[in-house]
Amino acid sequence: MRATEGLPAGEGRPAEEVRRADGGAPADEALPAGAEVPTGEGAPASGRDTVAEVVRQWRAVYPGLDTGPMEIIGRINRCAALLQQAEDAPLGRAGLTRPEFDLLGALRRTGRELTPGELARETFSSGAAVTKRLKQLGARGLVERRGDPRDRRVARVRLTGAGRDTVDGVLPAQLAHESAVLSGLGGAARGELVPLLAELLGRLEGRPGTPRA
Amino acid sequence: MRATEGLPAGEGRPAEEVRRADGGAPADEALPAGAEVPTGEGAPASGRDTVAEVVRQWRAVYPGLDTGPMEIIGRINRCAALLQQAEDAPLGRAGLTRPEFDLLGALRRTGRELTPGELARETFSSGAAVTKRLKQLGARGLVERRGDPRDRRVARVRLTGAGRDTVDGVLPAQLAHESAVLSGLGGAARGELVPLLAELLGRLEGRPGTPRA
DNA sequence: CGGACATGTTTTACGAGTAAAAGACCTGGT
DNA sequence: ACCAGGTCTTTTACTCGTAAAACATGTCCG
Repeated sequence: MRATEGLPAGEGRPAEEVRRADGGAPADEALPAGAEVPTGEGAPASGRDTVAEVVRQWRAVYPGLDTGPMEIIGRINRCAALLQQAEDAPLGRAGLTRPEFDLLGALRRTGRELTPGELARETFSSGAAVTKRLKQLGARGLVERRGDPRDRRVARVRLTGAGRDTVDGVLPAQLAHESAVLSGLGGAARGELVPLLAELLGRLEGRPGTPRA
Repeated sequence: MRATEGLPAGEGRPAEEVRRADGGAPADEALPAGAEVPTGEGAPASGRDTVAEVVRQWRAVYPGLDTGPMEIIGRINRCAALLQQAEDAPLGRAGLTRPEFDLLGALRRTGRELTPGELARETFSSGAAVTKRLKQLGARGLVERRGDPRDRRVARVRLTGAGRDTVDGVLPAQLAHESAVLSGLGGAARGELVPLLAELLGRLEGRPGTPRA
């Protein structure tokens, strides 16, 4: 049980529990006289979202600032934080955390046994984390492991019947929940968003990580 | 130093160190009368990004699956993970983690003293986390605190000269880095992405969190 | 054959974040 | 005045993830 709740952003919300905000954005040294706009906090994001307000503040402090990257990266980070929080609700009811579900999901969707290493790559987490999660999921009877007779270094992990049932049971609630969360967006907006995000993600994944900058 | 590197996704990459993947996506048992339009490309986008592959697998297992939400949420989560990793590089060189930078940045961009509570709201983190970070940043001489004579429960936190210099020094590298990371995207795509993300984020922030689903 | 090196997984030590409780302080009603 | 209850912050106990080292095998090549 970890039932998350209460979204942040608001004014006097519990706040205790959200994840991340951006706020990253450089500018030229220059730094002029302090151009503080009392905007304070009484009035939340004048316009649309919290990132817009943050960007506005940075621009006031560093007038020459190119806020372009922030407008995208800050929003993606923030959306991810809120979406993950929202997403966790149905999973929580099933007694699963998202990383745990990701692991079970990888086994379910590939439909075959996977090694811990493959699971790590599949869920984008570290091998050590996978080891720990497998231990817990195994103790709960959701996954089983057996040694590979070929290569005794590796293990083969697979879903148990209960594990498969768990995934099959949670999945509908999960997707329904995601749909509900996105329902505010018009179908048109959703349609435009997908190819753009795919493009961005493709670039991010296709490149040698950080160019070492 | 925390110089992250090696993107995952690949085939036999180090992988050890990335953050998160989606993989979450339910389906209505029988897929209601075709609601979602496949959004864009007619083909299941097989080769572009890792999310596309995940979606393909889910569809194979649950043929009626409505992958719409996954295509957006999965990609946002994944983009956020990769972007954050990439973003950390310049900060790491300055000896800062992103949460630490977010805190310093909040002080810098608001241009005034903030209380721990305000900082927590501003950086979307818990009060306890702010307390810890302030302790560290204070020990490093980047922030100062003084009690508020009016209300002795609250503290007033502000940047020291060194703290301000740190932010001003890191900011340019940070933004340059972000620009470089996004450079793969055409200006047009970036232009389209911003309003869409703003729209989505506005919805997410404006609503009562998860409708309790 | 045998050891050097590569590979797959687990263990260890530790840092960071959270929830909940505790502590310190205001405030409004009687 | 006093205290019940609210607000702001810190403390406590705990979980989780990571990096790096430790293990346990495999593989290659002299």
